[in-house]
Amino acid sequence: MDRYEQVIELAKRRGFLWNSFELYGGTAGFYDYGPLGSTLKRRIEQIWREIYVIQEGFMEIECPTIGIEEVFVASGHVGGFSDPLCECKQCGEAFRADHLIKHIVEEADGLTDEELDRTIAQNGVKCPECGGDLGNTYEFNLMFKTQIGPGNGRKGYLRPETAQGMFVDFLRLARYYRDKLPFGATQIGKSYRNEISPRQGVIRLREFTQAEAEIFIDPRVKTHPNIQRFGNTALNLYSDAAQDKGSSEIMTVREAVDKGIIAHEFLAYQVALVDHFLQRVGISPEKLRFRQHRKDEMAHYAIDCWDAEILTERFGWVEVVGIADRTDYDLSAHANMSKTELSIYIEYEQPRMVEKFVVKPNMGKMGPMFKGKAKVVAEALKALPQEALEKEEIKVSVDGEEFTVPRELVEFTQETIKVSGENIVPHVIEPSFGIDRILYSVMEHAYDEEIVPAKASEGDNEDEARIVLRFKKEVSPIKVAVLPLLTRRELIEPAKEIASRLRDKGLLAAYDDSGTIGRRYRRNDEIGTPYCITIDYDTLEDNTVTIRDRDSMQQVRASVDTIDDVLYELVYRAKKIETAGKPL
RNA sequence: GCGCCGAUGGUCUAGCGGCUAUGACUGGGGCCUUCCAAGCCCUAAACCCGGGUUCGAAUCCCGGUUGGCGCACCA
Repeated sequence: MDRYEQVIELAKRRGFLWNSFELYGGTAGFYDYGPLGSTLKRRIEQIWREIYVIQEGFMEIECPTIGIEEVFVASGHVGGFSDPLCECKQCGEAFRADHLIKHIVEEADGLTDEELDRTIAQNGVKCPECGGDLGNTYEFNLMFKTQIGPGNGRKGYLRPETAQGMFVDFLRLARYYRDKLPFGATQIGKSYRNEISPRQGVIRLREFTQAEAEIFIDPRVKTHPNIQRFGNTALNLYSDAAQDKGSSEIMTVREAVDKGIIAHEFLAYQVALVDHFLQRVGISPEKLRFRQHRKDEMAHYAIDCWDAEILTERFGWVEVVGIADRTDYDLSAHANMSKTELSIYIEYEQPRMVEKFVVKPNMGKMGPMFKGKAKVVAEALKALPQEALEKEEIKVSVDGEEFTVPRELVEFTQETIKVSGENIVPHVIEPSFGIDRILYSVMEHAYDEEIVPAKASEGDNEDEARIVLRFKKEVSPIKVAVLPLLTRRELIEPAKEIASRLRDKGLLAAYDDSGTIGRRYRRNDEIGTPYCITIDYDTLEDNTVTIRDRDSMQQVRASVDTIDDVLYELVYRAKKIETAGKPL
């Protein structure tokens, strides 16, 4: 069993991750989160919210998971999120049709399926595997398609990313943030991609959870006001240049910006923030790197893009977060599609005086003269240069039709106008997180098996393995287990009382009295419960309990009176176990 | 989507044409038990689905589903 299997086996057995629809044989690409998995996921999301929503101030919104066609035409997903596939008639292999003719045609990815088929036929392209004839090209779109409303209702698609919601709501968001850049909005939710063949468990799903932030910034101001917070933070960067050498390098955020390795300060801040988040949820820093997209893999509109990659035992480096400067691509695309200006008005520090040539057609006279064409003629006049307007007879042509306008119908002046600002289409910085992949990585990095030496007192016992999920305390699903040492009523009752007080404090506390105490400790180790509280007969005497620390197996004796506050501080305030009571 | 390999209680597994399917761990109930998977008793729990071959199929064949890997594809 490799590490992946060990983690998945534990996850299945203990209620973290289950294959969906198992009762009916299962379906690839879908996973259920069991009680502990669901709780773990929520804790990760909650930390994400603390950082992005509370600290950074990017308010969370919630948009439908179904989108209408226009949205995904604008985003490019309808046209671009599919691949032209063609299969060999002989051996059945599937190929990207555009890849097959790359060496024949420039820009093969811009061709239609028909053009691809024609090119393949004309050049006698055969199956690269077996040399057989190739079938017709068909589009495989990764979006799930659906119908909105009955009959021939409107076409709908399950969103392949949450991002579009923030773009579509841009004007409302701008208004909410009182038209001041920068501002951002976030969304945590499900996205859907009909993967051709999902594999690797929870690494590639057909329905998955994304956490995305869309941060709208002034394209001319890509500094970050708070950059000093991360100035000395060391990042493991696998830059474009480093990839040529084949090894990543550790450098500070400041260095990366100064050397121009990360495109600009604002993006660098976001990379550092992702680093901060991933380490806080429990990703091992030595198994984390940021890989820069190579020039040829980056979307054409993006300026710079970094992926957070996590090292896993079976799958190697897995991309879990993408951080991109997407420029004004998305807003411009939606502006074109919706015919609505998506911009922010930014006032200059000083109003500028601008010379402007103004043409004023006399509509009172032009109306009767040109009737229905008056408006378009006037528009055409406004576009003419001064020389043309100074002629005795002004000629304009509209839609191939010539119009002659008497000179006295048009006035023009050179005016000085005060301009106090301009409309700017913001650039978008987008950190996009794959929560499911992060959750798996957190589990894998937390997974530990250690050998516990056999007790000398019991002689012939063999050493045994202790499986521990060493979750960060604030991430672990269950915070504390309350255990009566023995299954006796006089111990059970106070134990249940303590559990209930811990719950009042907001701590997820489990109560367990089945089996021996050792067995219960191990059970809790396996699901990553950081602390166990044991009630024994001394508790009845002196009102103290044992607190046991998961990682060190250390035990201290603490008073019942303040046990809820002590546990809270242990879990959320990084209080040390040694300071929680008298060592045993 | 193609190819190769697999699918047996909750988990891991034995069986690979022949009576009521092996074992371990886990789970539940009880006894016992004063701190790290102890012991004893009881108990629950499985042949992925559908066809076929055969007197007889968990076992062989075909198809499907599903998992892993390789190819292809992919944020």
